[in-house]
Amino acid sequence: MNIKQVAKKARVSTATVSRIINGSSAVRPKTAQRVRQAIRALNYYPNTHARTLVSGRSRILGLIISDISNPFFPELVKGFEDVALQNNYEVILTNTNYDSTRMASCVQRMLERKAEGVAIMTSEMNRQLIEELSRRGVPIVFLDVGSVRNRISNICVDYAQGIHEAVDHLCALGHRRIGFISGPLSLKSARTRRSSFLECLKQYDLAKEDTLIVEGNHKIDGGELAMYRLLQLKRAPTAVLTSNDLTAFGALRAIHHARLRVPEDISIVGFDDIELSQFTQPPLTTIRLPRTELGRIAFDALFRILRGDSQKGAAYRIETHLVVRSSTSAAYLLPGSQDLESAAVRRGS
Amino acid sequence: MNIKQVAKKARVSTATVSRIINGSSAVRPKTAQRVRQAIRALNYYPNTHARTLVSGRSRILGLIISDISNPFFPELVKGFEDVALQNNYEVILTNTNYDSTRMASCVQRMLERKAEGVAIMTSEMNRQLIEELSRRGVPIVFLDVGSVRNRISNICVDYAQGIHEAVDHLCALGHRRIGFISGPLSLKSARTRRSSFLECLKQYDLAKEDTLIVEGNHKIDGGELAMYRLLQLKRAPTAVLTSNDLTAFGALRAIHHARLRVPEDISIVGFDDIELSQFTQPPLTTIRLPRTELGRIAFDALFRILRGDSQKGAAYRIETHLVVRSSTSAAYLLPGSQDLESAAVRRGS
DNA sequence: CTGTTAGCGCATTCAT
DNA sequence: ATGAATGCGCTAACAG
Repeated sequence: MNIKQVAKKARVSTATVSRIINGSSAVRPKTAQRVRQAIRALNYYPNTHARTLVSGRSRILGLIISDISNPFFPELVKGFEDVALQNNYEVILTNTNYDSTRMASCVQRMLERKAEGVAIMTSEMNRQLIEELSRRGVPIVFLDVGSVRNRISNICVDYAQGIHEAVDHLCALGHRRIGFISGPLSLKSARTRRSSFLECLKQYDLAKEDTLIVEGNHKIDGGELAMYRLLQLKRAPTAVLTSNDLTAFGALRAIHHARLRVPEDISIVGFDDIELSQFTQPPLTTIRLPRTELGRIAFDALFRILRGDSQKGAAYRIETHLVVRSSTSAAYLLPGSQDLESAAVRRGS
Repeated sequence: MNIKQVAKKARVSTATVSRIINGSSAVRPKTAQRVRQAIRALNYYPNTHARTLVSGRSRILGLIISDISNPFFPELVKGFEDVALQNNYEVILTNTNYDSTRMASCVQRMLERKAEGVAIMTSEMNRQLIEELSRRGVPIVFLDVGSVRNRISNICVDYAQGIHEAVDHLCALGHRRIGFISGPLSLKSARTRRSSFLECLKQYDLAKEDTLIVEGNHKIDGGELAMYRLLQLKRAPTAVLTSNDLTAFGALRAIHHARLRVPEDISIVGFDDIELSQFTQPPLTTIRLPRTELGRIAFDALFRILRGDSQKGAAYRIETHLVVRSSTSAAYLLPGSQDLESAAVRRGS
């Protein structure tokens, strides 16, 4: 079941069979017909490894993420794979598990498998190996981190836009004490979200009470813990923005445990808009980061270079926007019961 | 940066370099030393495609799933990949999107990339291509569907065990009207869960009211719809088992919308124990299906054949067990308010 | 339009 | 213990 057998059966040379398969040059219709029949009859398909070896083109793209069980990634992966497949690329997916040692092995594997391009959608880094990729001319696209260079592109998420919309929304609702649960501050993207938030606060002249910012870990438990801390403040926030949806889920949980209600007592805004945030109790107002599109853009960034449109990487931008659901409402603590504790007492809990 | 350059630098033949890399036969320590130095100095690593071509071994395993954004799969994928990586296999992950046409393309890609084994963790099928795999001697492992044959293994989930435990639990709590929201009945695994449930009902002599079974779709919206239907019954169930956790999430949502409470008014049991089910309101009692382990077993099933331990496929079993959290409690509707409507009214809603 | 030829990078004989 | 030679399946360059 190789190209020789097909050639023999179709009474042509292997070169002609190759031409048919690749459409690389014109073949007489009659001959082509015969070859195609032989291919079908023998159920032949080419050996990709041999093709790669001789052509130098693997038709493989690498996609490096942190952890597929983090709900941020599946849609990104899908977006990337779908469009890669449509363009006849196979994708090798690797997880760093947030570990830079493992990141190194991910890149190494890309090198070994001769990936033609690599999308690095995580913040773990290994300068040396990435240099190695770059040196071999492999196009790379980063998310948020990374500078645009030769064959290196970057997708920049506009966190500020969505956060701006969220703070606008909250202020319009009358909130003045707005808290923020950040992600791990070791992450650049988490720091960006946090400083965007601070920026907004300044614009509304709300920037005095900086104790309303607590660090979480982008997971549910971290959000819960952080929210507990916020609730213990003498003057707790009436609304809280979170650095991602899982954090918001945790915050929701803490608030329920404290026998307070969302949004009546506290408004909550998430970030990312993962699918499940439509289904929390109450449905979560959140900032949508279109992850399927993110995946598509990552592919496009690579593909543009691979097609040879340009040698230079490009800077891509992806917008974020507020999606209003039911976890936010007007701040209406009654005068005389300004604090959350009495709100809970009022409700007899 | 190929084997020749290494050979030249180490002043040996390519064969010797190959021997070092593969440990295929003894080499004089001194020579070996020199070769290793050359390898390091040149930052050399072998071309996997060339190796595959000449050795016939790709060190690639295929993993076919339905949809990575279905929360059932990420952990399975992780389990499979982790152990595959440990054994120096790369994995090609493909999504069928629940579409059998696409399933065909998945298998085709496995064939083209010369996967040494394929784990088919979905129920879409393409007999012909799978025959093709089988004919080429590629080991296969199925989940639930598929019979054990030469080089074909099967992992059988013991749905009955977990469901049994759940019904026991509910009955011990005093429930007598137990409902069930199934998955799409076109799925064999969904039918299995449903019939296990019916079996249990019989054992408890509760099998008369078969209207307490409604079909869902294994997604949140389906669970919600199904639960609404259950709630409209004159004699609604006091407890409901669901075919998976997303269905349970939907049921929770419907119950909240109806201003009823879980577990006071209705107990809910999920299936799968996806991570988020710990964080629902209230935390979901569910039947745990250990998906990381499932992934590991799938790899082992393939690996056992690849190692040549045996030519025959094997039947694997994976257990499911109840995890009690807070969405189940004793059935304690007051006498005189036997129905849910009055329960809601009682609470002033 | 089609066939012949020469490798792609490597593992594996078969010699020595 | 090591080297020379062969070919895995295919594409590309060159001839015709």
